[in-house]
This record gives sequence, C-alpha cells and structure tokens, in this order.
Amino acid sequence: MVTLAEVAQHAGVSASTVSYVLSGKRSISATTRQRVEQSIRELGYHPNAGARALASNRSNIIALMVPLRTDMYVPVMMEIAIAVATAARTHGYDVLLLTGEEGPDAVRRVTGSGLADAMILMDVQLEDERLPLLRGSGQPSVLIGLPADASGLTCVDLDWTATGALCVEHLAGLGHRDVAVVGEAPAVYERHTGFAERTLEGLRSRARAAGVRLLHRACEGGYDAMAVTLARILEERPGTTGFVVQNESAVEPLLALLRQQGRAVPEDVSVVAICPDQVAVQASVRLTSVAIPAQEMGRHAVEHLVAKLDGRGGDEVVLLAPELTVRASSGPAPAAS
Amino acid sequence: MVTLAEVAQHAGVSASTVSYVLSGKRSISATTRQRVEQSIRELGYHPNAGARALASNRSNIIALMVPLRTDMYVPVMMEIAIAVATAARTHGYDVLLLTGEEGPDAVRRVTGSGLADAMILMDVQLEDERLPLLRGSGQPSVLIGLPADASGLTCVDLDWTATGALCVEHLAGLGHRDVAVVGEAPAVYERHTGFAERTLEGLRSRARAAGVRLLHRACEGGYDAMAVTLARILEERPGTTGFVVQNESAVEPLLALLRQQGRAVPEDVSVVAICPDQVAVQASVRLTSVAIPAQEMGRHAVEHLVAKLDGRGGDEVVLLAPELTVRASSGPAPAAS
DNA sequence: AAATACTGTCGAAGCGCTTCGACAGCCTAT
DNA sequence: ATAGGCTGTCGAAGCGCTTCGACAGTATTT
Repeated sequence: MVTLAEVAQHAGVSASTVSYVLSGKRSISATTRQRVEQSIRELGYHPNAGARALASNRSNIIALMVPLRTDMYVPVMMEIAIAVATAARTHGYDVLLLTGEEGPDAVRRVTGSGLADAMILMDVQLEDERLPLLRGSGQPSVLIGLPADASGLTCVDLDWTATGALCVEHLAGLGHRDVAVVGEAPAVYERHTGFAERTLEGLRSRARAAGVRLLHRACEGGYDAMAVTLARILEERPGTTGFVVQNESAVEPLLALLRQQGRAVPEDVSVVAICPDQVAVQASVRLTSVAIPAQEMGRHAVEHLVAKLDGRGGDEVVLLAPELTVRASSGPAPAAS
Repeated sequence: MVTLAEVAQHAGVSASTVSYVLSGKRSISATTRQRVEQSIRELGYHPNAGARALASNRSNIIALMVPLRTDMYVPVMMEIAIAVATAARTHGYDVLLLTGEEGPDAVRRVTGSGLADAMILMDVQLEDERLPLLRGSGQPSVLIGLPADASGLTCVDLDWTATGALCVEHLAGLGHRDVAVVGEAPAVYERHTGFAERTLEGLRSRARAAGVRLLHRACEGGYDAMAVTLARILEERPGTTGFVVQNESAVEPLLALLRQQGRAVPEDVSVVAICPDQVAVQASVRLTSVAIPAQEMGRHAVEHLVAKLDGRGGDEVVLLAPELTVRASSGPAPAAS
C-alpha cells in the first residue's frame, strides 16, 4: 500500500505539500504540482479512506436507507438507488446501503460512528420513528418522501396530491363520471405511507370538484387479487368507465381481466396508471400514465444533500410537478347507456 | 462525539482495556467488563469508524458492484442487493453500493483506498475486464455470476445450464416437440452475459438429447417487441406448443398475445418461465417456472466472503441447483393435428 | 530603501483507535 | 518456598492523513 509519505519522498517534497496538491486548499506552484501528480501516477497512490476520515472528520460517504420490504415499487427503489449512487459519485461521495431492517438504530449507528457524512431516507412514513433522531442528530439528511411534519427537514418527492388530481382531471375531461382507483396493498395504507395517502387525497378532492364519483380499493396486486378487487368494484359501481391504478403489479392483471370480460380499452373503459414510464410503454396497452420520476428524485436528493454538506442551502421541501402522458389506454367516456 | 478515552475515564480504566472489552481479543474480568459496558451505554458511545479502520486496517465494509444498466432483472438485482446488505449486517459489515459506471476503476479505487475489505460483483460478463484486476489485487471477492474462466475466483450462481435443461426436460416430458425460447434483449447476448449463454447451452443440449426442436429468439421485452418476436416464431415454426421465457418483461405480453390469438394456456400452448417466484405467481396465469433464488445467492455470496475474510475457505464455484415448480401454465402437448 | 503583503513550502501536532510488550498479582506444580 | 504459568490491566507507539502556524523568498507598496 502506497502512502502519502512515499509519494512525498518520491517527489522530493513534504507530506503536507502532497496533501495540499490533493485537496487544493493551498496554492501550489505549477511545477511542484506536476511533479507530485507524476509521482502519484507512477506509484499508483490512492489516499487511505480511513486515515482521511479520521484526520478530516469527513468520510465522503452518504448513507442511503432503503426499505427492506419488497412489497412495492421495487424497480422504482432500484432506480432511485442507482441514481443516488451515480449522482453521489459525481460529487466525490460513495453510497452506503442500509436496509430498513435495523430501523432507527441504523441512524444512531451511522451518525455516532461517523461512518457517513449524511443520510438519504427512502420510504418515509407519515409519522416516521427515524425522524426525531434525525432532527436531534444534526446530521445532514434528505428524505425521499414527505412525512406529516416536515419542519426542520429537507424532503424531495413527487407531488402526489397533484398527481391524484391530475389523473381525475384527465378522466373527467374525457367525460368519465364513475372512476375507480386501484391502490397499493392494504398494508401500505395501514402503515400510513405518505405517497399513498396523499394521492388519495388529491384524487378525492379533485373528484369532488369535478363531480366525479370515486371508488377506492386497496389491492395486493397479482392476478387473483386484482380479479377479486375488480369484481367488487363492478358490483358496487357497474357504471365505472375510468380506472386509476397505483400499483405496478395490478396493471397487467387489470388489463387482462378487462379484456377477458369483453371491455375494450380505451373504447369502453379508460385506464390511467401511476408508474414509471418504462412500465407504461411496455404494458400490453400503451398506458396513459403519470410518470414516477425516480431518477430525478434520486438526483435531487443528492444535490440538496451536497449543498447542505457544503454549507449552502437549508431545509426545504421540493415537490416535483407530475406530468401526465396520454397514450393508448384512455379516451372519451362511452355514451351513457 | 464521545471517544474511547472518555469512556475509559468514566469507567476508571485505561483506553486499551475499553478496546479489549469491545473486541474481546483479550480476557477481561467480569466486573471490569460490566463497568465498561455500563459507561458505554450511559455515554452513548459509538466507535469512530475512520479511526478504527486506520488502526486495524479493516473497514468492515463490503463493496457491492451492481450493474448500472437497468435493462434486465431489476427486481432480482434489488433482491440480491438487499439480501447482501442484510446478511452482511449479521456479520458486522456494512455495504457500499458501487454502480458499474466507473467500471474497473471502481475496483482500483476501493482496493487502493482500503474503503472496503472485500467486494461482491454482480452482472459478470464471460470475459469481464474487472477480473484481472481482482485477481491481481489480492482483495477477497465473490462474483455473483460465472465468468468463462473462474480460476482463482469464488463464484456463486444459479446453475443456468441445468436450468435450461430442466425447462426442456419438463416440456419434453409433457410431449412437446417444438419449443421456442424467448430470451433476453439482444444486447445481453452481445455482451456475452454468462447466465444467458449458459441457459441457452443447457436448453440446446437437452433439446438435442430429447429430440426436441428448439428455436431461440432474443427479445427486448414489452408488448410490441414480444408481438414481433412471437409472429416470427410462429411463422418459422407454426407447430410450436412450448415456450420457455427468460425475460421478465416479455412474460405478460406473451400471455396476452397468446390469449388474443385464441391459443389457450396450458391447453394449446405451455409456457415455462425463468423468473423469481413472485413474478410467477402474480402473472395472469400462474406460471410453471424455474425460480431465480436471488436471496439465496446474495446470502451465499456474503457467507463465502466472510469466510474468506476470516481466513477460512478458499476459491470455489458454487452452483445452486435449479428447481422447477409446476403451476398452471404447462400441460400435456395437444394431440398432433 | 524600508515596510508590507503574498506565495509556496515545511514541520509537527493530533484525529481515535488497535495492539504489542510489560508487569503486577495470583495460582499451581514442584 | 520457589519457579513457572495464567490473568487482567496498563502505557505507548503508530496507523496515514489533514491542518495550523512558521518562515523563507519574492513582489508590491510607500
């Protein structure tokens, strides 16, 4: 293992000079700099992470806490995680992957040990037990998701309320008067996941304003669960002509079931999905959808975190505006029978 | 930030004693141990990761390199990543998330800086440019995936050759004589990803042995691409009654297309998928499938890595035996028309 | 020409921990 | 009783880096 001292000796300068070349914190003459850089290259020197962290009190690591459960949105999580890792690297940070398993303890551990300089939390609940700790620790952090009380915290999220409203607006504009919402698994609502509840809120309030009857049903996803859910929806509201689906694993089953029942999409029934674009275009019918901008959320989170670490910018809630893309799954409501 | 020295003072012992209590590397009397542990709790002490890494030359971090591209198997990747993180924690390790983006440089960086004690590589190509580096670095590592030359390396993977064989065997046993394989995206084959090529090998050799005609087509996935692929398959082999699908995003489109063409599953056509169980049971037809044991692979990788770090066990190739679960998508071949 | 301000470099201290050798006190075997 | 072996604890060195203050040398100002 090559050390700073060896580089210094090889270049004929002192260790501190090499350090300053590396960090740029003091001016160094061009000739010295070049000589040092040359030595670094020749020797294949890499600064030792531990020593650096100890001396500078900075680890250059960002902790990313992902949910352990894989009952929802796996590809979205993955996309965010990769976006975070990639964005972090462009700022010289590495990413430590924490699973939700340890829960709040992980926050304590990472904060206490100086393992990471900052944290990004995903899958935030409305009342999340990690938040008091985070507020108390003084550790820079960004949430992906929006808790009930965001004071003193920086959050990045899609504007789910607006997302819900947008879906209803689209369907209402096409003349649909009975709209059913196929939601996430019941467990998601039970643990008061912000995005699910907010979407519902947006759906409902816009439905009220637009005179649309709205029926919401949680759904586990998968073919069988969707079959049951659909049957119950149609029993209760036989005149349903519009569907909003916020559950990736219910989309394809729903389309299959509708087809099977002889309901044509979009002629008889319109479907709007809330899902990543990739899912929307790969479905058996190109779906009109509101995209979940996973990459953008990950990138935003990192940018804000880095800003905080650099002493720029403070707490803030960033809500990304939803965008609805019209594809082949939605059209005018059929003439009332 | 509480330090070792403060704990020592609080407990009325020397710093080294506290250190030995923590590491258990020397015997400590019960009373002293308890007093120290008490102080640690009272003060809320957490060892500083950087200092520890510097002094012990061990970071207690495992680097996990995941592919950047998300063109395949995203949920599988995520599941492996989470399994790795979880398993690593039970051994006292944290996981650093590296994306493939940096490529071989990431290996150099992590190895050189002592950021991580070991690496796990995913998405290994048959001829992977990271491998020579890894061999040279002497850094303990485990691959998830199997390169062409595994000498001097530890690898964990599903036995894809056997997986392919198993699929054909199942269909052949049911009397199918014309089997089509819907594979991964062409790019996956072009970059010589081990699992894809090995599966094909297994499919082909067993088909030959069983007298089954096999037609393989790469497929991007998604509805449109699957439609084109299916049309070409049926044009070339109109008598096809069995399908093997190794592409998550082609499964549901294929089922939809078959339905649409009036081909009943499993009466007219049998489908065997290679996918995680969760996908198989959530599909619109419960799929006969060979499971991809993501969790198990992640766990195995960590166990082997930890063994290496502890000086136990050496290089080894672990191939997990595939298991085929019969569900509702496969049945006897229809009587020849 | 003297005073002042930069610029570029160095030496040394110190970050918080692990670990080695030393050693005091005690127990066991001769 | 004495040598030898354990046990439990301590002090000190050192891991590789950053950073502060010092300072020599040169440039700028008065």
